[in-house]
Amino acid sequence: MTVDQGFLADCRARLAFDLLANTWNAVVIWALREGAERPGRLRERIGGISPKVLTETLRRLEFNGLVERRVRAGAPPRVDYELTDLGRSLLPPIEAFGVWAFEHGDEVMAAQERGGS
Amino acid sequence: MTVDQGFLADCRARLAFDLLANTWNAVVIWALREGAERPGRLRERIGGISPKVLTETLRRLEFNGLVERRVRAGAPPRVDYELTDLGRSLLPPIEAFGVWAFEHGDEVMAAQERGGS
DNA sequence: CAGAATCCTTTACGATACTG
DNA sequence: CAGTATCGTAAAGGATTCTG
Repeated sequence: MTVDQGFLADCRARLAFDLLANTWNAVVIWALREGAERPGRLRERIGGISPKVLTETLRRLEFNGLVERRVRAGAPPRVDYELTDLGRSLLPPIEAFGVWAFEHGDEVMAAQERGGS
Repeated sequence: MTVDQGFLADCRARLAFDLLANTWNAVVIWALREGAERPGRLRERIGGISPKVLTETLRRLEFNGLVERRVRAGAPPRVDYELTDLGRSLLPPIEAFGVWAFEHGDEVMAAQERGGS
């Protein structure tokens, strides 16, 4: 399919951009790419995210239908989060950015150095 | 190339996500995909962006080496912005999201409706 | 028309402490 | 360990006005 001139006018395109328009959404989706995870392990894998912000992010992703929350009753709380089919469909575009970062990240950092001097 | 487990730990990956971690960066890059544009026309094409925010966004993109600002002296101010090679290299990943939005945008909106009820 | 200046509101994000 | 509550900061975004 071709993305044409009406691209910016289409609210769905904006919607997709909005899904990535914060620091953590894409990171958390990516951290869930291999399957369900418990919050604690997610925090370990991601690093630098506070419990509160992780919860907020997961709630936001859940609200958008990208993540599913599952609770299994028990003495130690058992909660995990898993990507929905919709969430999984977002992995290839996200990976495209990861690949781009590996290829061009140093150029961006070089530009930032120049601008900061 | 393969994006491996170290993905999240790599600061370049975070850097790439940060480039999209705001409402307008991706939108403006996309609006510049066909070549240099003057700010006025950019605002028309994008819609819903104030002059101030557009300027801020362009400065940010310039700082990151994605956009180049060119001024040509004259009575009526002649300024335009153009993607650098680095900026252009970001178009395919961005388009991947656009395509995703066309294919799955309605699913996201449906999920939001359910969550909002 | 470019864009800087000002003012304002909202929200993301972070740190910490507390509850079940 | 999950997750909420609270507090605080920083930044994004919007509206408006003014200048070259």
